[in-house]
Amino acid sequence: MSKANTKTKILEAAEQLFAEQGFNSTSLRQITNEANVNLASVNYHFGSKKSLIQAVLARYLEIFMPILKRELDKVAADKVSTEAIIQAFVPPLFELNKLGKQSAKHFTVMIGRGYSETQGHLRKYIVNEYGEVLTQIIELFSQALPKLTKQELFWRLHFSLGALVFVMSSSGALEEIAMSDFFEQASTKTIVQKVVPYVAAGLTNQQGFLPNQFTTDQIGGSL
Amino acid sequence: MSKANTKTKILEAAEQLFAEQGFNSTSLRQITNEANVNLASVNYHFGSKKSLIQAVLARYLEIFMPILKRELDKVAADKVSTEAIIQAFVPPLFELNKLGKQSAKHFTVMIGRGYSETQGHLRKYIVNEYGEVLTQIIELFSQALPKLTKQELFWRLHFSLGALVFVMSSSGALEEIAMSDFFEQASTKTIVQKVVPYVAAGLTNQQGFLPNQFTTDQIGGSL
DNA sequence: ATAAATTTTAAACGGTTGTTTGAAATTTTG
DNA sequence: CAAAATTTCAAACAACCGTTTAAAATTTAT
Repeated sequence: MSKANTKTKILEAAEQLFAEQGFNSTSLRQITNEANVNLASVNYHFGSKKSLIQAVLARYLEIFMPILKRELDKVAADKVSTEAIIQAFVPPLFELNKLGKQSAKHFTVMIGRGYSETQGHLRKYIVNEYGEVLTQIIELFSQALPKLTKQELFWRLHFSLGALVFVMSSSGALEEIAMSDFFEQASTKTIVQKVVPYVAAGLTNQQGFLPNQFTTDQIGGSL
Repeated sequence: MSKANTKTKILEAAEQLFAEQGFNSTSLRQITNEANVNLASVNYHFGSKKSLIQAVLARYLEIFMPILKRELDKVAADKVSTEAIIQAFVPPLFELNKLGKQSAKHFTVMIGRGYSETQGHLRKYIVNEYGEVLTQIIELFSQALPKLTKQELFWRLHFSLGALVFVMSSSGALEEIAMSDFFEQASTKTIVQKVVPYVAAGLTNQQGFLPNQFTTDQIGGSL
């Protein structure tokens, strides 16, 4: 974070602060102080804070998406299984750590923040730029899980994304709470290792959409 | 939201805005405008914004926690199973909708925001006030899933919380994105119905901690 | 009804936000 | 080397933030 040019120094400082504190809670003054550059240089190089947010994410996606596509193509050519599709996300994710020590985690957290903070422009950017890959993901999972409706698959994929993103975003908090007496340091690798079998089980579960268990009555009855 | 007293009007407006926008991104002026009360009345009735955040959450927890405890006691007295423990959370959650049409969702979202926004005071408050119930939850799950270590259980419980919270927080976003052509309106009831079998599968999964699948090598190899 | 306590109100406080400006410094080009 | 284009910089902008103040309005108690 030293002899790089101004634009890169801003991107690197913004990456860390956006992931740690969120987009809205991070000020341009925090970023420029951390990056040791002048405040006005953000607007000079990126135009606005909103454009900076987009640029930080674009920097990840340009690395992540091509590798993901390559891995997905490999899965499609070989044998399509839920586990194989999930594993296809691992290499592109860890490739991001070449940008910075924690970039894989920062990327995951920022994707999550793009959902929960109202950053509609981010979603539009991703869909416009990488809609094809997103479609391919759905296609492959549909193929691996032919018994699931598109709606059911949609739900489960977002539960899976949530499981990963939530723990990545709160790894700081999780270390503080009472239960964490039994909680070793949460490296990105550890989290991924733990979440893969968890989401695989949730995605492939055969009992969820059968009407004989967890019926509407049971849940509706507690209203 | 009309003839209630000032304190309640503030709590109701804050509930909605905190859930929609987060704690940091919601200003006291937004809250008091929405509630049609004077700006200074927040500090008069609650002392500070931080105390208001705590008061909004306390209003939920005072309803949620006793009912949860009652349900957990029922499970403990009868037959302890993962599914039964999960179902124990449903009645207290939907009881919150007596406070407001969307309060169950707002509560869930705010619990999530308490993790990802750095609101350490919230976690301390919850642990201090309801630590016993939290301990009981862990105890029951340990009983239902005796093969899991405490660490493994801890991970899976937070993945489960994440799956629920993420989808609740982003239900607005999820309706916008491309995949959502196949996406009906996401009521709180629908989300809970969908998430219960998902997390049940993830929690009870027997393959996750076995070393013959998804090994460290597979994941570490992609670093 | 009068006094006391509580609540509401408009205004202002110092501090921070994203953005703009125009001059100074630097780098690139001819 | 000089001219031109690019980048950096300190300073200021209006808008917004949480909080405080003290007077006005209202409710409660005597």
